[in-house]
Formats: sequence, structure tokens, C-alpha cells
Amino acid sequence: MSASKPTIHDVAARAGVSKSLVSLALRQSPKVSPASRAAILAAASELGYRTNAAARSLADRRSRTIGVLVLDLHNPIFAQILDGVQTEVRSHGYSVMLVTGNSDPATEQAEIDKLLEFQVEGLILISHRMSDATVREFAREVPVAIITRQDVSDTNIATVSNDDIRGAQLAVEHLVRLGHTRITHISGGTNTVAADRERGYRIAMSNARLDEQVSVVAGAFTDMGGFNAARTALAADPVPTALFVANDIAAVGAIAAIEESGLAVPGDVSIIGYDGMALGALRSLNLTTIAQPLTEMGQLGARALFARLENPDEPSVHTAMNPELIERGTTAVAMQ
Amino acid sequence: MSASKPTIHDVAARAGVSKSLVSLALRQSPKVSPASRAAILAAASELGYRTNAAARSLADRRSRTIGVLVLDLHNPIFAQILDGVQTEVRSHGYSVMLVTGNSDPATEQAEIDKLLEFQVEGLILISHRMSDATVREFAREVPVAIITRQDVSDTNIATVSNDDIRGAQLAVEHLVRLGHTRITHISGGTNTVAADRERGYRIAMSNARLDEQVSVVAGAFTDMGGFNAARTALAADPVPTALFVANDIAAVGAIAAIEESGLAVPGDVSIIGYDGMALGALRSLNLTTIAQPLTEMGQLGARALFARLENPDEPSVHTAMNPELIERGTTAVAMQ
DNA sequence: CTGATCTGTTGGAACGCTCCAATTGGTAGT
DNA sequence: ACTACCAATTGGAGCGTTCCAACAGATCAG
Repeated sequence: MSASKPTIHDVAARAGVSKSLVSLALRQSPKVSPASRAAILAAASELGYRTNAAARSLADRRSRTIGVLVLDLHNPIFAQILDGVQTEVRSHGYSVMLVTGNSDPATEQAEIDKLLEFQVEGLILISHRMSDATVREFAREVPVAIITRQDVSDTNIATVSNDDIRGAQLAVEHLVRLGHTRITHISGGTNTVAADRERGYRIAMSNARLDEQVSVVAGAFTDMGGFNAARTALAADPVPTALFVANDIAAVGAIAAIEESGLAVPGDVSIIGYDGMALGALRSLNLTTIAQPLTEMGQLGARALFARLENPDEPSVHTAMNPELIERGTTAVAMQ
Repeated sequence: MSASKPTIHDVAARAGVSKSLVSLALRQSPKVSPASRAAILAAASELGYRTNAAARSLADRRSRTIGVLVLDLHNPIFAQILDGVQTEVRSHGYSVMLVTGNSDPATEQAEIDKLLEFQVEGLILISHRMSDATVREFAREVPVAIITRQDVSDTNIATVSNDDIRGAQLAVEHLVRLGHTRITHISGGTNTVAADRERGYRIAMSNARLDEQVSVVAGAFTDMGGFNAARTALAADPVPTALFVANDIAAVGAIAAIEESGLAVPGDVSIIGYDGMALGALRSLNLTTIAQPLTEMGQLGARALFARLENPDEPSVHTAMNPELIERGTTAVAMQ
């Protein structure tokens, strides 16, 4: 009856059995007699016993835990991806240890170092800002799955992504079909996803023989990033008639900038985003976008990780999902 | 040179010292000679050594980790609160272990059980759906801080909240000032926060001698919850001229419902939300709301937890922040 | 009634670390 | 030269588990 937490020994003493039998009973071993089992369970609950995960993972040499890094909790699309990840991880009897590095590479790396110290058995990166070399370094210690990236190739890294280049082309093609020519791209910064989307924009513009209209304004994957970049874009002469914004959150910011400048969406300026975030579907936003199957991607990422965890010889898979145009209310036929 | 992870022994062998000295050196003890320190650091990095957190926390009998439960990652206000929590926790040299129970009490409880097995030294609940009894049970094991609730009183539970009743009154008073009388409340469900906001609504309506106009439609703290409830509210005859929606996310959904029914915001119907989420500030939403100092609340919650961690005799504090009206574009003078 | 087999149970070793008391080799004070 | 002290280092015990080999006690075949 010490003041500190009860251990397996305390339970054993109270139930009148050995610590080994308690250990067995607590893990539902079939070789414990019903009588002992009942006594042990009763003793455990009377004492408020809780198994010490640190001790267990030490003795067991496995933590049954997956580390998950999320780029940015402020963007709700990551919650959607996380839904898929959590479901899958839990179904395998593992726990998720979730961290975020606030889009900062150094913080991300520090957080992952911590996860590794906690002996996570695998790592899922839901977007990140670290260098490929850094990620490969981690992949030497545990299997890694990257969601939202397909460019890293390594035997111990699985990826799930959508084809951002193709998706961006879909966006531009949609605008071109509506008669737009002055289509400005608001980029998502200097990361690889943003780079791919910009590249898709350039390819599509070129395909449409609009090379001379190509115009890219540096933005970011945040609402303020989209807001500020849209302001810059609107200062151009002539004003663009359409904006392809690198992601949905930034697109919401861009809409704000347009409306603030006295122009209407989509009357004066059409807007198309990227991601397919749930919020964009609401009629008050009603955002035309290129959607990725977010939750499914989360699930597939986790599944790919467990495939390697269960069979380390299996090669890492790289899954590419199809981006899909969702036409809603922020794009319309070009005015002139 | 075994295949598995290097331990402190491997480092010791390689550096030609004892494991104890390695342990000391790795924890920056001043009593290690510069020469030994250098040799040890070199050996550690050559081997790719990483300290095993499970072993450390077992031996140390402390994990230097705080468990954080978030109600719902889909609502970006929790990311704002989390920012404050993370900053504060890190500044104390602790790590955050983040989980979410998807607004489901049973899942929340299971996740917290896991956190406790990992020997977290404290618990921060950023909103939750568990019963007070359950939370008190946890509080018997570790100090707890609840953010966004003030009703639980227990020596081992600190709370940080805003005065939801007062905030709701502010919202209604604002609408009344604008000349509204048919003010419908869209509630946030059956949790205590929603109950307080509804109570504030009723008090304010009564104070304004609008008892007969009181009308509450059951909603939820989600965009779809707000959307569906607003539809119901708009089916009333006469149609309300203003909606006080229980939180911002639901308010965004409510705006969608209003616009879909052919009415204008704020021309036909005024809307005011609650929370002060960052997204609402964008001109495209431009949501009038009652704001809480979210990030600050996160920080204060964590700070209150550490106060008790560092000095267990200190009584738990209950901090109430002031809610504040932020008048933006979704509320206007009543039409008639 | 004996030996084999099975069921339930047990103590000890190990997991990788930290802490502590003890030890070594100087260096300084008298 | 002897004690005293200090700085640097060490082995061992212990943290709360799990695993394993070993062991009692029943049961059963011959």
C-alpha cells in the first residue's frame, strides 16, 4: 500500500500468485486458470493497476506505436488524412504518437528524433519540410511512409500521393475551357508539392498556347499566404481573370483579397484551389477545386507501412491517386 | 557490432569507458573530463546511438512528457490552442504526446488510458466529452488541466476557460442593439460548453424582454451541424432575422444554409458565431463572432499544469478569460 | 503402481537506462 | 612523507515488465 503507483508485484501479492502469472493473465493468456484469472483481475482493479508502457516496451523490445508527423494542424485537410491513418493504425492494435513541427524543418527533425527515442516502430509523415537526405536517414532506422509526396525513392520508404502535376493541369484546363487566358498561378512556396503544382500549371499553359500569359506569384499554403499573393496578383495590369491557387486554404485567402479589392468571384475573377478540403464544399465557400481522396490516402499510407512492418522483405509501394476536378461556384466563364 | 540498435554499452565499449560515464556525458554532466566527453560523443555519433526513452523513463521514474487530448482536429481553433500549449510545454523541456478521441467519450477514455500507461506526468484536455467522474478519476493519478471548461472542481484539476454564459450574452446583446428581435439560437449539442452558451442566450433574451421570441434549434459544433440546424431554423414562420450560432465552424455551415435558401447574409439574416477562429477573420467569411484568446488559453493551461507539477501543494487555479465581441460583416441592422 | 503427459504456476534473467556508493589517482597542505 | 581532499570514473543495484526453463500436481495408459 505504498503511495506510488501499484506494480505487477503489488497485484501479485494481493491476488496471492506470482508476478509471472499476473503478467500472463493481463495479456489474456489461455493458460491461466479461471480462478486465478478472476483473482488477478479483481486485485488489479482494486489497486487501480495500470501497466507501465515503458517497462513493457523495454522487456518486449517493441512499442506497438507508430509515430506520425503532421505538417500543419491549422489546415483541416491534415485532419482528414489523419482520420484515415488513425483508423488503420488502430485496427492493427497499434497506437499513434502524433507530433507537428509547425512547417519548420528543424523542429520537425527534433520531434522525429523524440519519436525514435520512444522506439516507435514506424513513421508516417503527413507532409513535411525536411530534406530527402534527412528522411532517408530516418528510414534506415524504421520503415517510413510519406503521404503527399512521391518523389523520394528508397527501399524503406513507401509513398502515397496524388499526381500534383496532372492535378494542376486539370485545374488550368478547366479554366481554359471556360475561356480564360489571363490565368495567374499563386504558388505554395518552395516545397516539392508546390513545385509540382507550379510545373503542372506551366505545362498546361504551354499546351494551351498561353506561354506568354504565364504568371506566377509566390505564395504559401496558408490563408494569409494566399491573401497576400492574391493582392499582388491583382495589382497586375491587365488584371488576371482567373487564379489557380496552390491549395484550398490559400484559395480561401485569395477570395478574401479579391472581394476586398471590390471585385467579385467568380464574376470578375475565377478561383480554383487544390486539395478538396471538406470546408470548401460548404455553400458559403463553394470552392471549385482539385480534390485528392484525403482519408483514403491516410489509410493507404498506414497500410503500406504495416505491410513492411509485417514483412520487411516486401518492397515499398508507391501509390499515386488520381486528382479529380470538383466544379463548384468559384469558377465561371471568362468575361471577355 | 550487432544488427540491432546500439545501446549505451556499445558506446561505452567503443569509447573505452564505462557505461556510467557515457550516461553522465550524454546528460551533459559537468564532471566528465573533456577528453572522455569528446570520445564518447564521437563514439555515439559513429554508432548512430539514440537513447531509449522507455529505459530512461523506467530508470528515472519520470517521462518528461505531457499528454494532450484534443476534442476534434477538424476544427482549426484547437490548433490555435495547441500552439499555446506546445510552446509552453516545450519551454519546460517536456514533450507533448497528442491524441484525439474524435468527440467520442469511449475513444477519448481509451486514448487517455494509453497516455497514462506511457507514464505522462500530466494531462491537458483541450475540450472533451467525458463525464466529470471519469476526469476526476484521471486526476487522482496525475495533475490535469482542462481548457475550455470551468465547471469541474477538484483539487487536482486546473481550468482555463472563457465565460461562455457572458460571451453568449454579448452576442445576443449585439444583435439586440442592431434592432433584432427574432433571434434564434443554434446550439452546439448536449455538452456543457453548449449548455452555457445556450443559457447565456436565454438570459440575454430575457433581459431584453424577448422571452417570447426564444427559439433554440439543436445543432452541433461542426459545419454540417450548423448547416442542418440553420435549415430547420429558416423553416420557421416568421423567419428569424438573426442567428446566434454556438461556434464559428457551425456558423460557417449556417451561412451556407442561408445563402442556399436564397437569403442574404447579413441583408436578410444576421449571423454571429463564437470562438474567434482565425479563418473567420478572412474577408471571404468575415464572420462576426465572440472571440476567446485561444493561444493564450493554451499557454495558461499548460502553465497551470506545470505550476502543480513543480509544486504539488499549490492549489489548482481556475482562470476565466474575457470573451470579446468582434464585429465583422455578418451582422447588420435588422430590416424591420 | 509407474512413468509419461499435460496444465498451471513459478523464480530468475534480461531489457537499457540512472543513481549511488565506492574507487582510483592526483594534488595540496602540513 | 602522510593525510586530506578533489576530480574523474566505475560496478552494481534497481526501475517494471516479459520470456524462458523448470517444476509441482493431476490425469492417464499400460
